[in-house]
Formats: sequence, structure tokens, C-alpha cells
Amino acid sequence: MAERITPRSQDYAQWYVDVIRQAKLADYSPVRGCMVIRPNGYAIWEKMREVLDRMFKETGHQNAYFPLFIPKSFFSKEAEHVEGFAKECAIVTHSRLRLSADGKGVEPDPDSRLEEELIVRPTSETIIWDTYRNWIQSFRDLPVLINQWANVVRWEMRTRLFLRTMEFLWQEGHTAHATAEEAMEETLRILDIYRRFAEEYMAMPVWVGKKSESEKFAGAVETYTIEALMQDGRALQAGTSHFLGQNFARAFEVTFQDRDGQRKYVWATSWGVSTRLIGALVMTHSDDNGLVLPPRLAPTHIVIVPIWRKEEERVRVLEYGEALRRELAAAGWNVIFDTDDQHTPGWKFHEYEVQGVPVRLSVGPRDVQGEQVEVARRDTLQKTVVPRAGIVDHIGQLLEDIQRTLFERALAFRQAHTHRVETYEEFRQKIEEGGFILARWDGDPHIEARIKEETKATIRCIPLEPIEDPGPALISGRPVRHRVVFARAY
RNA sequence: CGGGGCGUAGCUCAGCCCGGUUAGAGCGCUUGGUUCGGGACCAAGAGGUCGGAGGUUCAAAUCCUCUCGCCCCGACCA
Repeated sequence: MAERITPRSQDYAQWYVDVIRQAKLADYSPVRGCMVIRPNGYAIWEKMREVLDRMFKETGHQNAYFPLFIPKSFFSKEAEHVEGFAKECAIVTHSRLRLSADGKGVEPDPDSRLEEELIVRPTSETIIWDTYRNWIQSFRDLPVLINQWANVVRWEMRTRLFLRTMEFLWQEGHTAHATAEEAMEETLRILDIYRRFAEEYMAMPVWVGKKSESEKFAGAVETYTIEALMQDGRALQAGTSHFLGQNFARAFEVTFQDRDGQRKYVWATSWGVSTRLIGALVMTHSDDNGLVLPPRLAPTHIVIVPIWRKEEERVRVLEYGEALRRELAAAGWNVIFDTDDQHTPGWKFHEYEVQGVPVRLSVGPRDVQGEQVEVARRDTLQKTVVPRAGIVDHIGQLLEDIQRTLFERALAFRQAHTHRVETYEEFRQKIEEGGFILARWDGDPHIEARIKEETKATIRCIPLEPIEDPGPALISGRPVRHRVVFARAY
């Protein structure tokens, strides 16, 4: 009997860690705040990467790779950006170790102190814009549409597996454009890619909107975001796309000569999603039995568990199962046929359930005899027996149904946990229940700050499609046209 | 950075308060056998500088001091 998963109702944070550990997505590492992403977790990241990379390329982007280290001086060029990241940077000061005096360990060799210290990138705007200066001379060089898959380091106070680790994997897009309009179009194009990815692949409904001034990215003119709701009622920022204006172009002197012969600063965007999405996936769909994965991101779609007692049964069952496996694999599904005889079928049922494989097939003597297959779906845990003939079509439809069911379930959850409030009093009560609160805000940052201070709730976004509902704003009572989205967030 | 918790076998932990031969359990692992339709069972085995350093003592996993690390909760952040 393996360890149990703490029920969500008992301790949500512990449940989250239990699911990750038992589904073998990640381990803690010897380094504080850093995790080891195990093959099961990394395979999900690879699927995400595959899908997003295709979407980026379809919209004209190319991948490139910039250095991990950034000269310290680069950070002094864009004031807001510096302020945003200064407090969480890892800094390389030496290039060599030597044996320490007591002979028991090693220490930085003082002679190897770097002339200019290097910052381990917390994000790559600075080094990329320094590079773009050399690439961009003319309007003919624009736009520059580049993405990089990389790791970044942010020296966080407090970490949580996948949601916030000191080192994490992500993609960061950095684009340069001739006009503000083009850059804004790009910002929103990417935002829509993120929305589609969240909804269509992760089966995770999201709010799409703009960040308030206080919540936007350090150095951005506008930050756009997709915001999801986790099962415990807290919001999670799942992806951001920034319109950077000319801030970085000015800081790094990136100009081009336009058609009209004028020298102009270029317009910029940057955008990213990270391995945090794996945490979002866990907290959107999984249950007390373990991980639940949407089929479109599941590294393994189907597992076949053979069952037998006697040797002659074993032979027939394995033959039956292997034919099944081949047929399903030929249809394009990733299939595991678990013929390991060290574990009982019951053990395997639990194992794959914990790991979130969307569909499990069991084949035993009964099924061989009746030319049938037992089909169990992970999302509802329902089991049915279906005829062997036409199994491929059946499974195909089932996987689609699971994908749809997960989205609908998450959407229903979000709807049930989204409330409109009219007064601050009501707001303060409702926020305690978790979930999203749609309320009117008059745009005053002081009121936003006060609400955060008093309730820990922040404006998650100002929806791109405005929630028209004129009325008095919270606290100030000033008349406003629409509502914004509040929540307590991760 | 504040508050709390924990460091004993690969994992989860007991033992510590009240010091006493050879440090335990469950799971996992190895070998053999019987099993196999929702986490099988039997037998035999391997596996530990009790986080580290110092101290008290005839004697320390246990008491004292220092130290390192990790986890959780807050403030800060993707």
C-alpha cells in the first residue's frame, strides 16, 4: 500500500504536494526552492512546449537562444525594470573555487573576482534588447519575432512546487515592431494564443484582460494576462503578454530608419508562460485519487492492463492486448501496454489513476472470450464494457469527451465561484469564500491598494471584453461603466 | 525577513520527556515460491557515522550549547 493522498477538503496545500509527489511529477532537490522535474512532469512540459511552439511558429515566430548571464550594467538601463527585479537576482561574483584553509571544503578564490558581476537572468529583456540594437537598422529589419525556451532564476522568499520555484522553465517571446499599433496587435495576438492554449489544451477557462497599473510587469506600458481559478478558490496568473512601448528601445538605443527617412525608436512586446502551468493543470482538474490530465496534454493517453490467472490465459490475454495496443498506437495515441508481472492488476489500476492517464483498458480472459474491453475513464472514474470491434473510434470519441468534460467541469466550477457584489461590505464577506468577485472599480490605485491591504484580494484583470454594468464603484461610489475581476491569488 | 514544524534505513515515521548491551516498525528493494477482474501472500535477506560540531557523563539518537539544512504559514513575486 503506497502513501495516501491527503484529501483536498482536509488540507489543499498538502493535497497539491501529495499529488505531485505521488504522480512523480517532481521532487524536492537539495537546493532550497528548486525542484527536480521528473520524467512524468517533464513529459507534460514537452507536450505544452510542442503545442505552443507550433502556435508561435504558425504566427511567424522563430526560436533563438540568448545567454544565461547578463552583465550587471544592463540592469541599470531601464529604471522600472531594475526596481522590479533587483530584489530577486542571483549574482555571479567569482569564476573559480579553491580549497579552503581548513582543507575541508572549497571557497571562492578571491583572485577570481569578476570585474563586472553577472546576473543570472530573471528574464531576458535587457540582453535581448542589447542584441536587437545591432540587428535593427531599417524598417526592413522589422518586425523581429523571436521566442526562446529557457530557464530563468528569481530568488524567491517562498516557493511552491511548479507555482513558484527559484529556477523555472519557460518561454519568453521578445518582438520588435515599427509602430505602436503593430506591437499592440502582437501583444493581443499572443494573449489569444495563451487563451486558446489554456482553454483548448489545458481545458482551463480563463479571464482575459489587462492588468492594473500596480500589477503590470516591471518595464511594461501595458500587461495583459490570462487568469484561471484553482479548486481552492484562489486565482492563478497563467500567462502574460506585455506591450513594452518604447521603454526598452530607449534604454538600449534601438532605433531604425523608417520609410520617411526618420530615425525612430522601435516598439516592443514580451510574453511568457512557464512550468507554472503544470501546477495550474494539477489544481484545475485533479482529485483526491491523484492527477487528472486533459487528453490533449497527457503524455500517455491510454494504458492497457492485462489480467490473467493461468499460463494459457496469459498467452491469450497478452496476444489480445498486444493487438489492441498496436491498433490504438496506429491511430496515433500514446499507449502503454503494461505487461509487467511484478504487480497485480489492482496495483496498476491505482498507479495509473494516480498518474492521471485519461483512459484505462483492462483485458482479461473474460474480454478475450467475449471480444470486448473494459474501459475506465479517469475524469469520472466510470467503467464500461465495450465491444472489441470499433474500439478505436470509441476511444477516440471518449478522449474527446474527457477533454470536453474537464473543460465544462472547470467552467461550471468557475461560474459557481464567480460573484457580483455591489458594496465593499459585500465584497469583504464574499472574498472569504474564495473565487472571483466582479466589482466596480473607479481606477483609483489608492482604493486598489486599500482593498489589497484589507482583504488580500487584487485586481486580477480588467476584462478585454468589458463587463458592462454601470453603477457606483466600490468605496468611492463614483459612477463607472463596468466591472473588473478581483480574487485572492497565488 | 518574521512565526511554526521537522532532520533516525531509499520513503513515511516510532524511540528522545525519564541516558544503559547489538537502534526499531511499515512501505520499498533483493532472492525463491504461491498469486493476479481495484494497492496479494509466505519465507529468507540487504540496507543506519540517529543532519553536523562541541560539551556534560562510566555511558548520548536521548541532556546542554552552537551550527547547517529542509518543509509549512505570513510579507514579496510568474
